Amino acid sequence: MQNAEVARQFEELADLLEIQGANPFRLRAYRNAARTLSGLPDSIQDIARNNPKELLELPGIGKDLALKIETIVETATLPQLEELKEEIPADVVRMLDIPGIGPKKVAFLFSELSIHSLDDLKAAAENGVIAEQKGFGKKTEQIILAGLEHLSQAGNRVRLADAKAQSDEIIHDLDTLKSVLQISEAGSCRRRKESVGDLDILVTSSQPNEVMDALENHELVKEVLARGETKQRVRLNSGLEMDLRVVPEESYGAALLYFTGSKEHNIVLRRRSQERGLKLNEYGLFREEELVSGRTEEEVFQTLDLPWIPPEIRENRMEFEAAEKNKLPELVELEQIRGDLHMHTTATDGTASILEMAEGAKSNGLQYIAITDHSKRVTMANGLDATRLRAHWKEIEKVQSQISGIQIMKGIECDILEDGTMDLPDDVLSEADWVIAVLHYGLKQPQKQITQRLLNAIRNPHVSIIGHLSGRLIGKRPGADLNYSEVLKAAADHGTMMEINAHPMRLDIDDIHAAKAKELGIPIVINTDAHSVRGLEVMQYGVYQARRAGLTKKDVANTKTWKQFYNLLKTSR
DNA sequence: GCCGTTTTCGGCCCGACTGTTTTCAGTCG
Repeated sequence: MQNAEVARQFEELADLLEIQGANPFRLRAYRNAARTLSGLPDSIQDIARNNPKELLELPGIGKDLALKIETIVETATLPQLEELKEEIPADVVRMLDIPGIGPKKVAFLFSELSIHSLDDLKAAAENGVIAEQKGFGKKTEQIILAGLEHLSQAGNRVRLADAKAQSDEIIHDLDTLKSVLQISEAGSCRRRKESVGDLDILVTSSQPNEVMDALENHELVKEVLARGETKQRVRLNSGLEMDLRVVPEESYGAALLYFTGSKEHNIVLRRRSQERGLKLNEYGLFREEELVSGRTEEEVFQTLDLPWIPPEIRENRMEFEAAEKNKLPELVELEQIRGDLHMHTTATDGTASILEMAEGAKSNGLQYIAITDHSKRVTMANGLDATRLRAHWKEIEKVQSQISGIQIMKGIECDILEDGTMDLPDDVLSEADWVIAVLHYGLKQPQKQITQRLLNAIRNPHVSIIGHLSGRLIGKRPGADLNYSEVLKAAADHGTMMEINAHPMRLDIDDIHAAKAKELGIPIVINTDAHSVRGLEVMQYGVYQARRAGLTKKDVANTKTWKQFYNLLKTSR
């Protein structure tokens, strides 16, 4: 039972209770608990089984929810949830995904109009039944019909790299308008969250209407969903939705804070404001009617006796405690990265030669790389057996003699086989400068078995690092069911490093577990896993993820100079 | 349902926009 699954059940329970019209604060309690669980690096199952008392220490978990967690862990479900699911069909809950339709309307449709399925809903809208109801109308009917069309893609989160590319392009184009004074991205995109639900853009301008017109006519924009005096919502051709907000200059900082979030971070800021007799909203920090601050984020934080907190860590996880003690981490930056230790060449499934990859990395300013092609188990990628690998390493030595200013390590991305052994024998691995051990197959094995595979690899003295630990593909495939606590503890004990794979689909390990790895003193390496020269450019996304985990230069081993890194490797063996 | 240096009850963040309304509820972020 993974933390995410327990969280999902609480979310589902909250949705169902909301349709039933339950106390909104009770719903919030369930949703807060779900959030606590998804942000928890340790296994909730282990805690519930071994130290159930510790559940009460978790924020937002009280007696009742602790008991419910224990029940879910033991029985895989919750009687209360099952009962509610009997009462309210799954299709009725799905109606919540129609934008503009919320719990109140769903409850009415279900109990007053006996609409039990999406087909019922479509029929009722088409027959004009819905438009006749009190509180509904012709427009609502249209919203429902349009919403049913989009339902399959609604709620889909987009990977950061895809979202940010669109956001950047629109911001760049709007910024050319004379009437735009300041412009910034906001929302989860600015926080560099691995996936983004929608985009937010904040503008100060003398001519809000001109800015909104420009957005409306932008080539990436498909349609306008809402438009008021200061706020516009559009849908892009990609399906992603974008909010534009126009605020006065004196409010820009407060608005930037507000729209960057996270919601949980903002709630703490507002409570903090209240404690000081102030009120914080998107227009500024106010004492009664008087604007105290709001022009810049720094100013607002300062009024609340806090240093400026970087957007990536505004999640109400550790940032307030650190800020209070004046111990905010100096987050790692792309410019500090000096090596890239996971990449492929034409020897397996890459598209560039060893020399091309080395030259590409060098022109990106790197001092050292590792060439890490696949091992033989990955037949699809033409993985290397011992003979081909040794020849490949010879080739690397040859290239090294042809190029200066960059160190090329002889590496291998070696599969951890389903039975827990390595895909290549120890004597071969012992000849490598750098061994990345990874899971590619058997990702669905039960927790005990797959965790054991990783433990075997971590304890292998020739393994330098574990690559893309969970094997997840964001939005496509969940990661393996791992016992993270055991894996990370073993890595810390054996001096095995952990990778943050920078590929936008992977970003693996994630921010939560990277933070845990840091806490345990495990050196983290951010790698691109590039399969082409262009693939080397995704390093930035790995750095974003590291920043979200609160990692500093010191925590990331490939910020070291080649010499320092070489020494670290020698001593950790 | 959680929480507490205003503590075991009574709070729990704040505002814009829309549609269906005659002053506001619902939805959203």
